[in-house]
Amino acid sequence: MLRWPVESARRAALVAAQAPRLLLVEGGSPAPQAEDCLEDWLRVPASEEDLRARAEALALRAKAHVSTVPMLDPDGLLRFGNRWVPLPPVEVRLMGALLERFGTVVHREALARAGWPDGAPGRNALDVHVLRLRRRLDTVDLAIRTIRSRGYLLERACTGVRQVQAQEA
Amino acid sequence: MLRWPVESARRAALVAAQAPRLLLVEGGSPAPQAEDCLEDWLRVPASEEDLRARAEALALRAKAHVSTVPMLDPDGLLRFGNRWVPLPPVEVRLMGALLERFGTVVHREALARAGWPDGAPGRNALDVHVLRLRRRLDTVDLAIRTIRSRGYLLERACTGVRQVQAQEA
DNA sequence: GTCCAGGGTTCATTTTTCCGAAACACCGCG
DNA sequence: CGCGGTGTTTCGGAAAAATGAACCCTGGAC
Repeated sequence: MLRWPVESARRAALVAAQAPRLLLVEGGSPAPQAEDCLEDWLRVPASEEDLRARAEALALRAKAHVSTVPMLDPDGLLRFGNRWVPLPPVEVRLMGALLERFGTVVHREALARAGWPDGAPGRNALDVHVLRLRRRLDTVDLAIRTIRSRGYLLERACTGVRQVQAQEA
Repeated sequence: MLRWPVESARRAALVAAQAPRLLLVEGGSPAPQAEDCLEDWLRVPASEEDLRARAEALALRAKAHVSTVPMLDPDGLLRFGNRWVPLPPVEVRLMGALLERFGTVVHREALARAGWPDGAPGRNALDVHVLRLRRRLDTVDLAIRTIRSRGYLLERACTGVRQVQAQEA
């Protein structure tokens, strides 16, 4: 819970940390633009009741989300659900990029830049690392899907429907 | 967007339909308890600005969670409901044209131009791609209907039992 | 210094996907 | 019946990605 817009720096930090935020909007400041489901705001002064209602709702949402969004420990541990895997440096960086855009496409080049901020290695170094990353991700119930000629996408390993292969004679 | 608590029945319906809801809380009614990320609330009277801000934020969140209207991700992902399929380039273009006129007829001619802006390849390349597109679409509960000698029409695949055509003039 | 282990990178090969073409099966209408 | 407009299958070439294995670092142990 923080004041807005005075504590905007803190807000940015929380955004990065994927922590829930309740902004207390002061004065006539314009309403902040939320970037994810983990943010809500409220114009102060407000009733104690409303404040509590929003805080609780936010906490609930956060709980629902945290379990569904994997997170990357600064020490290179990828946690998801109740499991985790250690990742080597390059793969940490790749994973970071994928997590930033969890559920959406990350272009090959973007991923390559994330993995090797200064200078590209061989063309398919990326492929190899994606392969290794995939293997590790099996452990924690995540999957990297490839979107041909576009990039990759991280999502929870879909144990459900998809991937029905046609079995013929 | 609905009034609260007077329209609570409507709210329930929207919850069931997984549609985003913005509750305008009237009088001293207690703040409603949101059950998911698709709901927000606001005490009226409120400034036009705040209302818009919340509505927009909610729309954004809704888009991130479920898309009620099929939408084409700039990266070639077709999202609908909570599912998605990657589409290859040609099919992205075809889909774009169909989505622009979702629910209405797109002439063969127009579709071909959309798919191949500079010159169509073979005569039945379109047929083949429509077929392929159809196959992919049943994954996400959409369907392309043929209007003989007129064109094609995109709609949700009604798997259930309803045959409401012939309604239009 | 040498040796070793573990990641990181590249190479070569296999597998998957895309896309157009041709051939054929259909289906409703005049 | 024949015909035009569609639907479906199959084929081959090209391109992208996956994969396995070899190779090359670097840093610590001895």
